[in-house]
Parts: sequence; C-alpha cells; structure tokens
Amino acid sequence: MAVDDTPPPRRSRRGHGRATLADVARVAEVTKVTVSRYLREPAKVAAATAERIRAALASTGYVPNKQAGLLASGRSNIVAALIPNLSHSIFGETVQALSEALQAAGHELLLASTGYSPEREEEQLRALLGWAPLGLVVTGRHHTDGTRRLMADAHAAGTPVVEVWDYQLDEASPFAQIGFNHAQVGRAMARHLLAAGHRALAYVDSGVDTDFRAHERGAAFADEARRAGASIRLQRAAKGDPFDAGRQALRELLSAGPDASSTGNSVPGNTALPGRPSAVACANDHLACGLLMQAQAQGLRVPQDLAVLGFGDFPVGRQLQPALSTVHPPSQQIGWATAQALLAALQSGSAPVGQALPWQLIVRGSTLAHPLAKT
Amino acid sequence: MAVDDTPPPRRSRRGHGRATLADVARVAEVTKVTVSRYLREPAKVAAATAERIRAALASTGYVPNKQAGLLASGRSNIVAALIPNLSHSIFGETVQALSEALQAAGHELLLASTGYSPEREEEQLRALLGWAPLGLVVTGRHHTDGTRRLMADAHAAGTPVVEVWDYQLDEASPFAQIGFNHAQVGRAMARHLLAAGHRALAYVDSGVDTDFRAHERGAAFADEARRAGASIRLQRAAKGDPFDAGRQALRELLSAGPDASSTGNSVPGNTALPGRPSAVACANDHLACGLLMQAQAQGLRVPQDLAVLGFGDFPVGRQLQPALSTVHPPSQQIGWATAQALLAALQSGSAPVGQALPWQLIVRGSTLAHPLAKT
DNA sequence: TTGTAAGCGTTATCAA
DNA sequence: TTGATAACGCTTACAA
Repeated sequence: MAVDDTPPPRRSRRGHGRATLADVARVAEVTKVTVSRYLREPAKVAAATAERIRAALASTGYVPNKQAGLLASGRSNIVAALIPNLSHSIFGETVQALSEALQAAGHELLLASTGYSPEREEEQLRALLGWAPLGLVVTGRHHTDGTRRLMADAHAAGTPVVEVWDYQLDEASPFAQIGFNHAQVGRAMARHLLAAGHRALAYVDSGVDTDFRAHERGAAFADEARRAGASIRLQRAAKGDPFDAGRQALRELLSAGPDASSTGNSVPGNTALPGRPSAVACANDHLACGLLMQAQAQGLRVPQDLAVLGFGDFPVGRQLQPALSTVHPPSQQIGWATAQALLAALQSGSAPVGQALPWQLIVRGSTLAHPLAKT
Repeated sequence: MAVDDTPPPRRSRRGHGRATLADVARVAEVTKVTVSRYLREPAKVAAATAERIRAALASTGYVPNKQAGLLASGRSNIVAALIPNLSHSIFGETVQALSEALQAAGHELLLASTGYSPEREEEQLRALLGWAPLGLVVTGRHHTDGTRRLMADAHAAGTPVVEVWDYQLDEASPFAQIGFNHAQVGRAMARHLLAAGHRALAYVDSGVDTDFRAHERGAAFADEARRAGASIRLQRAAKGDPFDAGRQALRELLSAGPDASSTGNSVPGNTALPGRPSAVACANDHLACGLLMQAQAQGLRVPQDLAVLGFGDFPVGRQLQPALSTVHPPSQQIGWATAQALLAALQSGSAPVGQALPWQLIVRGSTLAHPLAKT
C-alpha cells in the first residue's frame, strides 16, 4: 500500500503552514487521491480506510484549498453579484434571498457594491470575473460599454448572466432580465393619483444621478400625467438624509410658483394650473415619509390637501398617520427567482430565462380619494 | 525569440473557453512569463514588447484567473468577513467602510451573513477559510467552540483575526477586538434616565435570541438601575416588523402590573414601586420608534409621561416628534479601523491591535428631564 | 477499492 | 530584458 506520493515535507519556497491533502494522506497512510475521493464520494472508499481518513482529517485540521480545487476542476461554484448599495434594504432582501438559495445549492456568493456608479460597476465586474464565476448577476440594464462587453464575453462563453431589478424588452440585449418594468410602475402611480381626481402632480426623484430605475419611474409618471392633461412638476431630491431630503423637496415644491421647471405648461391640452401640486409621488418611501411629515408640520392635511405616494414599501411607511400608500416591489422574489434561473441554466447548459415579476400598488391612508374626485 | 512555451492549443479535457496567459503570449509572440511580468511590473518589460503585449491583451480580452494566480503565489488578497445580517443598516455602514478601505488597498472582501446564528457562523467560516484569506473579520465575541477553534488555528498560522462590534477585555482570548463595550453603553443609558429622575425603568430587548450585544446592554442597564435602587423590568420584543414589536412591547409593559417578571422587587433598598415604568430603553431605534408612537397613540406624553431611549441612531429617529434620544455607535469607524488594523498587521507581520472606539449618547426630545428630577 | 500520472493557469527562481 | 523550469494543491482519467 502506497502511503504518500509527494516528496517529504521539505518546506519549499512557497506554501503557508496549513495542512494539505498530502499531509492528511501521510497521516492516514493512503495517497492524496484517496483522501480527495473520500471528500467528494465517501461511498467509494472502504470503511476502514474512511475511518483512518476521518481521523487524519480531524487531527490535521484540514481545510481544502479552494483555489487549487477550482483550478483543477476547471469550474468554480461562485456566483458573482453586483449590487448598487449593500446598506440599502431594498437590495438587502434580494441579496439575502439570492444568498440563501445559492447556499442551499452549494454555491457561494461573491458580492460587490458599486455605489450606484457605472464606472465602479465595470471595475468591480472585472475583478469578480477573475474568479471565473459560473454565474453573473448585475443590477439593472444601464451599464458602461466596457461592462456590457464583459457581460457579453461571459455570455458568449456560456456563463449565465442575469440583470435584476429591471424588465424591459430590448431585442438588442442578449441578457436575461428578472425584475419588473419601472415605466409601468411609474404609469400606475400616476393613474392611481389621476383616478383620485388629482390634476396637479409632482414627482420627487432620487437624488442619486445614476438611480436609473427611479428616473424611469419618474419619466413614465410624468408622461402619463401629461397624457391625462394634468400638470406635472419634477423635483430632484437633495443628497443626504432621505427623510430630510423629502422634507426639503416639499418646501421647494410649495415655495416655487409656476415656473420654467414646470414641465406641465408645454403640454397641449393641459387643463390644470401648474401651481401647488395636490399629489406627490416619490422615488422611495424614505423621501415620501419625510415629505408627508413635513406637509403635516406645515399644516397641510394628508391626503385632503396633499396626497403622498411612495415606492418600496419600507416598514416605517405603515407607521405614519395616515399610513403611506406605496408600491411593493418583489424584492425577495427577484433574489429567489434569479437563483433558480441560474441553477436551471447551469443544469441545462442553456441561457437563463428572464421573467417579469409582479409588483403591487398598496393603497393606504396617504392617497385616499381626493375631495374633487369624480366618483 | 521564443514565442510560446505551451503545446499547441490542443484543447485538453479541461479548460473553459476563456483566454489564458498562454493565449496572450502566443499573440504577442513572447512567453507567458513575460506577459505575467508585464502585468505585475510593466517597467521591467521593454517598451516594444509591452506594446505588443498590450495589443494582445486587448484583442484576446484576457482576464487573469485568480485561482491560478493565488495558488501560484501562495497568498490571497482576500479578507473574509462574517456579519450577522447584510440588510441591517447598522452593519451595512461597517461593511461599506471596510469594503472601501480594503478595496483601496487592493484587497477583496468575501462576505457572508450568518443570520445571527452561531452555527451558521461556523459553517460559513469553514467555507470562507477554504479561500485561504489573509485576514479574518468576525462579529462579536460569542461563537461556537468550533468557530473559536477555527479562529485560533488561523491566528496561530499568522492570519490576522479581528472581532468587530465588541470590546471586552478577556485574558483568555487572543483575538483583537475593534468596537465598544456594550455593558458600558447599557450603564450609560440607565444613568442618563436615572439622572433625569426616573425610578421605574424598563428595557425592551431584541427579539433575536442570539443578539448577544443587545442582551449585554440590557443586563448592564438593569444592573445599573438596581444599584441605584430603581425598579427595572425586562421585556423581550416579538419577532417580525420591529416597529410593531416596539408597539406591542409597550402594550405589554403597560398592561402587566407589578408581577413576578419584575426584577426590581428583590433588590435591597429598592425605593420605587415596580408599576408602570416612566422610562423605557430599547435594543434598537426601530423598536424605540414603534414604542414611542404607540405611547403617543395611547395618550401618553413623551417624555413627560414616558421617556424613550433607543440605540443605533437610525435616520428615522430624528423625524419623530419629539425626536428620539439614542446612542450613536461608531459603525463606520469600526469598518475603517478594522481595515487599517488588518493592513498594518499584514505589513508588520505581527498580530492586529484591538481598540475601543467612542460611542455617543445623543439626547433629543424623547428623554428630556423628568418632572420629578432633582436638579 | 486504490494508485499513477498528467494537468489546471499562474508566479517564483534562476539562468541566459 | 527575457526565458526555462518548477512549483502551488487539487481533480480527472485511466490503470491496477
């Protein structure tokens, strides 16, 4: 019985104290292959041998070196994901679901945050690709050309690539999308307020320049309002504390009269005066909460004097008086569905399948019917 | 001039479409070593050669395989971090700071969430160790024996290990701690309320069984209250929406009279009746916000009838009326200081140095002086 | 059931 | 300034 197939432990120039397969093999008095085999298919090793190997494993404190393993097997078990912001709960739920589903299937999640910067996204993607991930998850469909090229290369090489948190058909794009259509959400938000009788709307957009999805919701919101002949004002939120930004946005909406930034004027058939809006939609619930509280602080009644609509369905919105109407995005489902799509693609060897997931407009007290509504 | 040192591209059994160093070398008409050298020390390659290599790099779309690189060099650039919950903003800030500081130094962050489960922590740590990280970051000082053993092995092998978000001297523990002392915070919270004249205190603890740090703050809070002769009730928050849990906790505190769970009775010198508390401290700001709003909904004036104190300094707390008094933890600093400590330890080859970071008790409207305070 | 040999893609060492 | 060669620690294919 051969005992070991590597030269004596003549510590070479490299190597870091940790036990290797060879060390375990030496202790167990078998060869590396047998130990490796035991680790992957214990059933294929004789009981007595297995026993010795178990003991050797324990006594050496062996931890397999993944670099070596993945290099040898030629395939990693890593899924790489690029997320705008880790500390933002809206993506947190997606990541949590993705992470759990992948972990359950024996994969590991390598995560990087881009800080909403397309340039950092490209840089991070390049770094993550070095791990030869077997799957790739990126947020949204807006990327630098470089990012798109890297994604296309990966796609061409058979690596499943999924864009999450968006869903917008684009013949030119080969990537699977798992998310929802933000323009649809924006339109639905506008229709909800229009149906309640509002003719003077406003949208408080995200203060983050590259939060493309929030901008899209805003653009669609404005478009729908104009089509209905309502006036619409777009206000950009300030950076910093989102509650404060919401408060400030309201102050600016109320102080500024009909002005050049009011885009409602130029729309043919506009029937409403572009003065104070009677309903405001926000890019996220934090902005909406701040705005709602500020409105009340200024003596406005919500929803009678001002209706407020958010996005994201954050827990705090339910606590306000009145509770905040909002859109509930499929945050968790996106993570779960993405994991499933990746796993299925890996199994079948085909490209992952995109899908649109359902969101929900949740009507609470902050947008109850407007007094002027024609019911 | 040798052009390549690998056999013709006879696609062997393994290998995945991607370009390798050998491919680049073939195109650039040099050997792998030269390309590798160019990648690491461009100055050591002749200008003309460098030019050809640059072109080859671009045309092949080469991305270095890290598995191979790290295996060959014997050292990774990975720092592994274990965090209870990624979607919890309090750790989000730490991770963000840690990630940015490490990235700036050319390291990569491999992240895993434990869901506050010590068992998952051990499991994840085992998985992360397979990447042979050059640094290890774990949250807190409470671990399974297995986790402690893995950490000790890594420490013994010269890998810097840092416990974050805690700081409690322990002769027996060899690991550096970077954080703050939660017992101190708990005592300070109690003293703040005692100084305002409160004699009947309560602490609403985290609903997560393994949120050891919240429990420690609660235990110290209770101890300090008892020493001062005040009554103290400990209430465990329910699971689920933390705002709702806070609301419910208050209802339970108010409905239950002096009962067995009131631990204030047995304290010698207790001068107050253990009835309704006049001040409540919470394990986090979300609980405190829910509790504060519930108090107002029930007609209690804050802080006159009930003072409320939180922990974490979440943005929402500033928005309440009155604003929430709270403790501001050094979330970001922990991340930054941890990165610095790891980098310094790696450079010097010595163990990382722990440090206590300053937190701050922020007094806002929710705990202004009690009417009975003896000023 | 176990072992031998070759190779994964890179870097370190030394020689030219 | 560049190249030849030998690792790094593991898995795969095939032989015994």
